[in-house]
Amino acid sequence: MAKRRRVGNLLALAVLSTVIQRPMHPYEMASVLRERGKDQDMKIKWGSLYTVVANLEKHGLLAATESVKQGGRPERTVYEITDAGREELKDWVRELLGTPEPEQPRLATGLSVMAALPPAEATELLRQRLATLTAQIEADRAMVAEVSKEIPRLFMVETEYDLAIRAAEVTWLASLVDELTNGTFPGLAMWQAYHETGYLPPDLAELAERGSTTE
Amino acid sequence: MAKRRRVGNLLALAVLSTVIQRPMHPYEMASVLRERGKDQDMKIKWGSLYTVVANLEKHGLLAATESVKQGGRPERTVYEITDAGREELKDWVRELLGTPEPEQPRLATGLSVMAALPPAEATELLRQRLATLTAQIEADRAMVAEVSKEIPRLFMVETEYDLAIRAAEVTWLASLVDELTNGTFPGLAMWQAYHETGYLPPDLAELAERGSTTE
DNA sequence: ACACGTATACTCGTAGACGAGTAATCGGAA
DNA sequence: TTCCGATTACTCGTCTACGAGTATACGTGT
Repeated sequence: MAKRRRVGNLLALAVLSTVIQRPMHPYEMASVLRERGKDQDMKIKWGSLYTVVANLEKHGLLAATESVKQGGRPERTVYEITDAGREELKDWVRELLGTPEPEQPRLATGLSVMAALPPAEATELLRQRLATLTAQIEADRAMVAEVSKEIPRLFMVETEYDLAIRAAEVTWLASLVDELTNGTFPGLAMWQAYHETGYLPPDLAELAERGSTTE
Repeated sequence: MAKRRRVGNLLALAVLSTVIQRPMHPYEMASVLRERGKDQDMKIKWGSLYTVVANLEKHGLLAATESVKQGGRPERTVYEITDAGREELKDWVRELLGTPEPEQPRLATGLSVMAALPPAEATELLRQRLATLTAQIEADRAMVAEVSKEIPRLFMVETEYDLAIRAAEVTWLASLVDELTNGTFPGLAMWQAYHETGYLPPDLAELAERGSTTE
């Protein structure tokens, strides 16, 4: 599914959701985003911001209203959202909420090539990650508790979600580390052997070869 | 932290982890990746593949060994991994496993602009997502059970992880949908009112304005 | 024997992402 | 008063990602 957006960068979504409040010039959008704490989960990249705004205008989702030349120097163009822009915003949110897309979290990628490291080292790294993650979650939970006295829950849902997911990662990780530590992880011996001898047991080597029949 | 990689595309990691087995030409790498089921979580993009391989060579992580001109036509260059490449692979895996980086899952983004839709619609979409997701997980679990008869667990860890995370999403989503459905979600009334009248309650409007003090 | 679909093996142009750099303003400290 | 560093507000060029297109070989039904 996942329709191709005319402007695909997620920063564009943030921009749209910001200018829907009132017309703004690009730098102000960035400020508002920052103020809303969006810069946390979405580092604002200056190059992208201006490109994205320009593209949104090109596709009729934003329109330039006025060029204010106030005190300071460079003309600042103020943009407002168009009807098409409002529609795009809604449609995009619909897609994001309604249809799960395959994601590719960095840990998944890491795990998929974990065998490149010897088991002991991999285990140690995962243990480290577990510790860091736990601490971070703790801190973030405290932060949320603090902030949620002022900000209504509706504007914190994504943080809640994030916390829930990370908590799940912790649980899963803890059990994996456990298996690795007490040796119950199946195939540990083979993994170890591979790093000592440099070879896989023949039956596995064959498996790893699959797909190489071409040529 | 997150050191800048000379070749940053995650496809490069997949390539490195593939050529470490034996020298290959690009198309073969893609085949092996596909055979290993990597194309599932990582659509192979042809343009990127060749660019990435070229870049890896440029940075000395891969080296061209021979140009076979066999039967068919275009010269196929076979690449082998270098020592630097092996080091980079390990280092990269270390980083991916050891240090949690802030991610930005699409649902989180969606949730952060959820207020753009009226609550009823948002709820319905989330309900939909929940259904799709549940079904997908069910199917994938069955698939894993099947495949894991042949493939050792070590090569399925990332799928397991993925399943665990998605399961957590289901749990969290279910409880959110619940709150939205039976009206216990705090701020629902205000959210609804905003979509009926087009205005936020004044105290919230003020909150939403924060950061606009510039100018 | 030949036509046609399918798999192989790429190439190239373009749109986009990004970061480092720039330049003006403002508020203090010296 | 002027000098300095921080903040504001952007610009520009590079590097990257990608998808659509291309062209040949291979098999196989008629």
